[in-house]
Amino acid sequence: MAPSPSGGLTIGDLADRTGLAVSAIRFYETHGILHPVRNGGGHRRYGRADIRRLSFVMIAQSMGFGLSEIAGYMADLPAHRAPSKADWTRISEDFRAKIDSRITLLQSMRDRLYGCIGCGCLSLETCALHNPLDAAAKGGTGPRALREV
Amino acid sequence: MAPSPSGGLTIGDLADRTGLAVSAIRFYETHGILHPVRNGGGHRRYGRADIRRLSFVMIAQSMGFGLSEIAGYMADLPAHRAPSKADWTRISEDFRAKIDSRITLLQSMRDRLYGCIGCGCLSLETCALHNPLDAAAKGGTGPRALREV
DNA sequence: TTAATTTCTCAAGTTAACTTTAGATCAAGG
DNA sequence: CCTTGATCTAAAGTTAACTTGAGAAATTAA
Repeated sequence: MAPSPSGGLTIGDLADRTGLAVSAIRFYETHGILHPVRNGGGHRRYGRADIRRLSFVMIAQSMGFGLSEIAGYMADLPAHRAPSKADWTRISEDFRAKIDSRITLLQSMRDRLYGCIGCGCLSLETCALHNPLDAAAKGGTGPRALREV
Repeated sequence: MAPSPSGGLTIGDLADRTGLAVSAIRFYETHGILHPVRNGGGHRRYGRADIRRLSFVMIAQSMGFGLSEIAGYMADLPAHRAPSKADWTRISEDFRAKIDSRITLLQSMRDRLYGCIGCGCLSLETCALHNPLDAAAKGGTGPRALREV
């Protein structure tokens, strides 16, 4: 429970701090989100900055971003050094813009829905909701979600 | 292309009208979202109201609702008669509330993120983002998304 | 030192939301 | 009537994001 003096955090420590499962943390590593070092016995050792990385992942996920997209943002952070305030600010620029457009889209859909559902006109052909749906209608195989927006 | 006089729409017609794949429409049926009747040869026949049903499904999905949740709303609509304005209004009550709380949550997270990422304090332990994350942190197996909010 | 935890790797299972494929049947136009 | 295209069913494949399980090695606590 007491973090090793200079050895960094174990995967269990990190799980406790973030609330994530150990298996999830390993999984994220395979997706390039974390890059822990190994100790003599081959066990992963993390730095404090990794708690922030995972926080960012959880926040971004809850906002509808996919792991691969998130991994893209993480790639702009230094892999083994604690990211500076400037690092976080830099990657948050683009992220912020995407969040805003996502919220805006949701709001406009809600507003249109309010006017549309009530009048019973809900139809792809005539309803004001038609256009935003066009964009959401295409995709390949696999699960769909806000990710596609 | 010309809808049968009184026989209703074929699955292909419905696919053309909604932009959905035929396979998706069949899939939705297995999840209780549509209840088409069958003609003599065993082919599905749909009513005009089913276009609206599917519109609702697409809108709800793009807002982050899962199919089973959506199926719950659909269950409150008459299966074989065209839903009235009152029907749509009724089911939209609860839906509307959930949309609002979802948007509110996203907004508050965005606002906190603005203040938090910039200052570099992004940490589950001290950051103002902590609490909303608690709610998003738990779940079982399978894909995670906004659904859980 | 020994027992109890943790961690390791790798493969396989799970859920959601569909798609793809295969072989058969139905429907519509000429 | 016959050919072309649309549908049918059932089973298996796909992607995302993880979890679960098995067997082995490393750490930690007593």
